[in-house]
Amino acid sequence: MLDIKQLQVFLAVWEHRNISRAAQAVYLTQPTVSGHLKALEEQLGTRLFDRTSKKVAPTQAARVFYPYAKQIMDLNRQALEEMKGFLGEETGTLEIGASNIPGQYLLPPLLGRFKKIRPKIEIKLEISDTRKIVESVENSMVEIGLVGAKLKSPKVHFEECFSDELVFIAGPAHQLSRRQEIELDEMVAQPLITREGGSGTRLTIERALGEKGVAADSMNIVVEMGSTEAVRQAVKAGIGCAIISKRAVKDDLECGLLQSIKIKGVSINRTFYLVWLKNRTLSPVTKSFISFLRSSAQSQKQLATSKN
Amino acid sequence: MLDIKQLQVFLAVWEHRNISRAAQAVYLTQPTVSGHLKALEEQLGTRLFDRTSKKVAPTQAARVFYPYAKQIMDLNRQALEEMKGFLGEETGTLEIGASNIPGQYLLPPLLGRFKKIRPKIEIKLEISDTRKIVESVENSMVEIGLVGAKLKSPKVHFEECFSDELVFIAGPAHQLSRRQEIELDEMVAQPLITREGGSGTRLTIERALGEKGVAADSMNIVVEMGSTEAVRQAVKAGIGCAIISKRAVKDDLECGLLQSIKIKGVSINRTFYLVWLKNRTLSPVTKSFISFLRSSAQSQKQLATSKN
DNA sequence: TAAAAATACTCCATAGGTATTTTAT
DNA sequence: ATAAAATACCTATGGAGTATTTTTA
Repeated sequence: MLDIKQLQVFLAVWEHRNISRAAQAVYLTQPTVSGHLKALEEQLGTRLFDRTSKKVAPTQAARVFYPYAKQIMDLNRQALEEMKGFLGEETGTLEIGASNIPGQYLLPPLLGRFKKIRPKIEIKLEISDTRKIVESVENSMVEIGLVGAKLKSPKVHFEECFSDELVFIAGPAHQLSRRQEIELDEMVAQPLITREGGSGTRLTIERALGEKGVAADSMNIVVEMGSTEAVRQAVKAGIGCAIISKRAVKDDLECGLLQSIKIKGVSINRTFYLVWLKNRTLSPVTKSFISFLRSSAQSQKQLATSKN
Repeated sequence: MLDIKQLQVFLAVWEHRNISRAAQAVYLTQPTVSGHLKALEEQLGTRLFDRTSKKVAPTQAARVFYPYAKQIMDLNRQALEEMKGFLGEETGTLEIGASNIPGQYLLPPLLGRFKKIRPKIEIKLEISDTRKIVESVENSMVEIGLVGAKLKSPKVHFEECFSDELVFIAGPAHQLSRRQEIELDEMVAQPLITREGGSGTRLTIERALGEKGVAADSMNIVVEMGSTEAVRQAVKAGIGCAIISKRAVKDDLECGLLQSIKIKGVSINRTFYLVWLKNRTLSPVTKSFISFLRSSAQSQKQLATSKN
């Protein structure tokens, strides 16, 4: 087994053709350099330099050995530089999984901003349902997840992150679209488009209405859609109303393509959770992204409260 | 500065995904491996493996670091193997300088045989006059020289190696070509082709004849030639006789293209010397070639004495 | 004889070990 | 409860130093 220190000394002597000056160059004393050289020569079983008090001349063996020593020292330096860069969070891969709402509506703009701050990073985004994403986190397929529910899993850690408001919406041609506010009873009577039973959004709605004494089966559900996007399109097409993530319809509300109508005394909120494996060391980029998410969530919350 | 031992440990842990088994693989104890790993992680400023009692999982940092560690360890192994091969005399470059006669007539067949024994070696042969070759040895342009004279130079070491016999030759059409033997006086009377004054061959002839009481200017020199080859061709062309290295005309004598004629009571011998720098470590190939030359010289000498 | 390398020696850091505790499944 | 990693602690090798001697141009 070679010794990197000895290689460094070897290269210094090679370059300076002089042991004392080589010693200065590597911040050692002359006897120490002589010692290292001797040890290396003994290990290799051959003399590397012919030394007199006037000249230090490399032998053929040294010429054979040099390229290896050089390469190893270069790699040594490169490795340390790369690791420093990696820890400086300049580079690396952000592996993140997200359930549908965060993956489609919440993360894209955030990832865009993060990528502007750290242009060299790569992003791997997996979008699936909450259960699958948590599994991906458990199996280390992704480093972190951003999901819509807190599952029971002892291996992973959940942290509340963003909150999402669900709003009641109707198309511009709809009879209710001129109203600012309606009663809960009025809403329940409306033909409703929803996500399928079991989806995070659907569960959130049922729980919120349940708290107000409205049974799940008392809603007038006319269509169940497989995605939030499909629900949005259906509402725009005038098929009915829906309760949907405010983030998913933000643009439509601003342009007037959809109308949101407040339900008296009811606000449906949903929390998204950051998930990661308890015993896993997160890469610097990921840690950095988590801080970024926390501060984003914080500023969004402040924005929301100042609006009210 | 990285530590090769730590890299070895890192790679073992990477491969085994288990610290205790990695320890066995590198013949260390588990705490020692843990220690190395910890030290490496501290130096790099990041965790490399997430360890529990059931699993050892590499972090992203480890994945970044791995290729460097692998390459360095590979180079380490290659370097040691290469040096072993070099010392096993399998490889290397034989840098040899030779003056004209040894370079043209003595070395080529010897180098051919040596190359057959060690096919991987490279040969660098410089042919020039004795003075220049000795200078090349002094300046380390070549490791050894084979020259026709022992010059005064305190830095280099001369060792008698081959001896060369000079013979009196005549073309087949020459009047003397039928004679086995002639008197010295007869020879001196002949029109002679020689190398220029100052050449090693010329000096050898003059010294030998001088010992027999023949002055240098009493010879009947008709042409002076710049090379042994030119002298040989001139004799074959019938311009005159010559005294020439037996090695240079060996083939011609065997084919009858030239005749050698003994001069009664006179034998002109010349010694070639192996030269090398006193304080220089010779490469294994060169050392090996020196032994090869010595044994060749020895067997040639035995052959010569057994012939007489 | 002067400048550089080699040697002798001292000291302390640390690589490696053994014994034990902690941790996580 | 068990298997593996971490920790604590000890020892001895050897890396790095200072002081001195040897070498050679």
